[in-house]
Amino acid sequence: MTQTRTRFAPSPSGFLHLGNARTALFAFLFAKHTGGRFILRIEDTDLERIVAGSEVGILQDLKWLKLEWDEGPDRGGPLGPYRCSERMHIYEAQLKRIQKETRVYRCFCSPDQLDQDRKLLSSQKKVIKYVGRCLNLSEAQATEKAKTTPYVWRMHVPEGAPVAIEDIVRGHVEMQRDVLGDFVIFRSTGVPVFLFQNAIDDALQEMTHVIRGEDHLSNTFRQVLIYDALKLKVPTFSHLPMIGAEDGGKLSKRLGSLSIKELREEGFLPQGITNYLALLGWSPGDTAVTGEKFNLEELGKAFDLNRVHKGRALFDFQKLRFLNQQHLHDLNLDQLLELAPCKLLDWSAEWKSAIELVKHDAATVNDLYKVESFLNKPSFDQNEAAQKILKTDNARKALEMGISEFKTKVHQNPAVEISLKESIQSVGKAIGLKGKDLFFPFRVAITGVEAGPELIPLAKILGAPEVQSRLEKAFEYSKA
RNA sequence: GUCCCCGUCGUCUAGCCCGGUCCAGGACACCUCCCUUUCACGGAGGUAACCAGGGUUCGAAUCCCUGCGGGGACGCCA
Repeated sequence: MTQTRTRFAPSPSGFLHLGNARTALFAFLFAKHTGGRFILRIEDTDLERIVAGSEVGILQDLKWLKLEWDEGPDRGGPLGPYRCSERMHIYEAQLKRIQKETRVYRCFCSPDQLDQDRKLLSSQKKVIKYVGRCLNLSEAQATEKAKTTPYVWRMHVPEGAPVAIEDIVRGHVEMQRDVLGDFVIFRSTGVPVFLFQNAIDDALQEMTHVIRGEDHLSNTFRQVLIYDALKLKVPTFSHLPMIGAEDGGKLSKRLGSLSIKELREEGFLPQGITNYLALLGWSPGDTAVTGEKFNLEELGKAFDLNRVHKGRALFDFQKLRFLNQQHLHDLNLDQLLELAPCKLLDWSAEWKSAIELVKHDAATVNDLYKVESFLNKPSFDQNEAAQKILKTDNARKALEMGISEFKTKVHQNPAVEISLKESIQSVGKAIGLKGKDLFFPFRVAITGVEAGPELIPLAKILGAPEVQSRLEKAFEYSKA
């Protein structure tokens, strides 16, 4: 059996988004699972849509996600080039070939004309397709007209049996030929359209499996016609369900922040993202037994296209965070330090201890920045919940008493963690407070917020003078 | 509008192909309790779904039909 080959073929028109990344991931996992090769091809035929720098960005993001390719524009391979703009001569040669094999003709209809045709068809409740105006021009007529008028090449779709594919995800799908219409394969600019270019490249680069989004499904039938005309081997298709936004809308348009780049900047881990993405539209089976946490290698072992869903999935940010947290917990302090952007690099021993304190409830690397807010003096102006807590009688009393207790206790025992704890305890006994009522005033006084790291160890890091100063400041605020 | 596809908790899903073991299992989120004289972490529970209606069958989430709902495509975009 020949080795499987599959590919990810983005166009360099923007950032790598979650939807694209999921497609790339599934193709990658399929290649890993079958011991095949994963190829990267940049589809940059439409010069107008190319965004400078986006190819570099996409490559970076894929590498960061650890979706490494075996062949691609940056590393070459036996069936290159891997950038479509460098393959133009191939498409031109294939256009000449297809002219001999099947009916392909020049179409001189202007975009305005075509637009009108579509509107008319739409109002007549008919299938919207090319009306065939240029189909019956003679060779002589066409040649003459071509001297003065721009034209595209269309491939004629003759009557016949429905075009069918066996899709691994969707099963047998077929389409009547009369709804297809004669379609454009070469633009008037002399550049092939996606349909043609993509089919040619997949065949010539010997892809055994084409794994892509469901939005390509209806194009597939036209591509099959191209393969048949050129007597090229039709790859096995797998059309993945789309990913929708949390509100049910479209992903890329509504949630523009969901590029891989931005998730990285928000402190998400590649293994967290790939784990989450793999579970969007695919499941390894009984997760009650296997759990849901997988690294890339485990995903590769388990992955199976036959288990991919047909229906679309909605993106869930909470679950992404959760899974990311699971992977973050696996990292030790040094690994976190490695990941942390430069502003945290100058770690003192105190900072390291502080990081340990916040690590457990951090879901992303950036959550670790909470440390900063705890190491800086709190401000109560922004936080209503904190204000509410400090403005109670109990808080006032507890803080007043706590401060004087703390002052004397610190004299007897300079270890903050002990003196503070004992102070809070005796305040609790004296006023009759316990649990939240007792601890919240002190927590808020010291950290400024209701949720945060363990109070006593944090106090140890801050030191006695700082703790006392914060308590006093909070007490002043409480009285004011 | 036309064509294609899909429809299990709010969300991701297991189960569906090979009807009974499913008054439907897991996970996120939410709620409760435990742990901790605090929040979080961790642990234990709980609320919550087979789109609707017809068939077929002793029996249907599972098979068939219709309706409804959702998505995709209909470009000289990819």
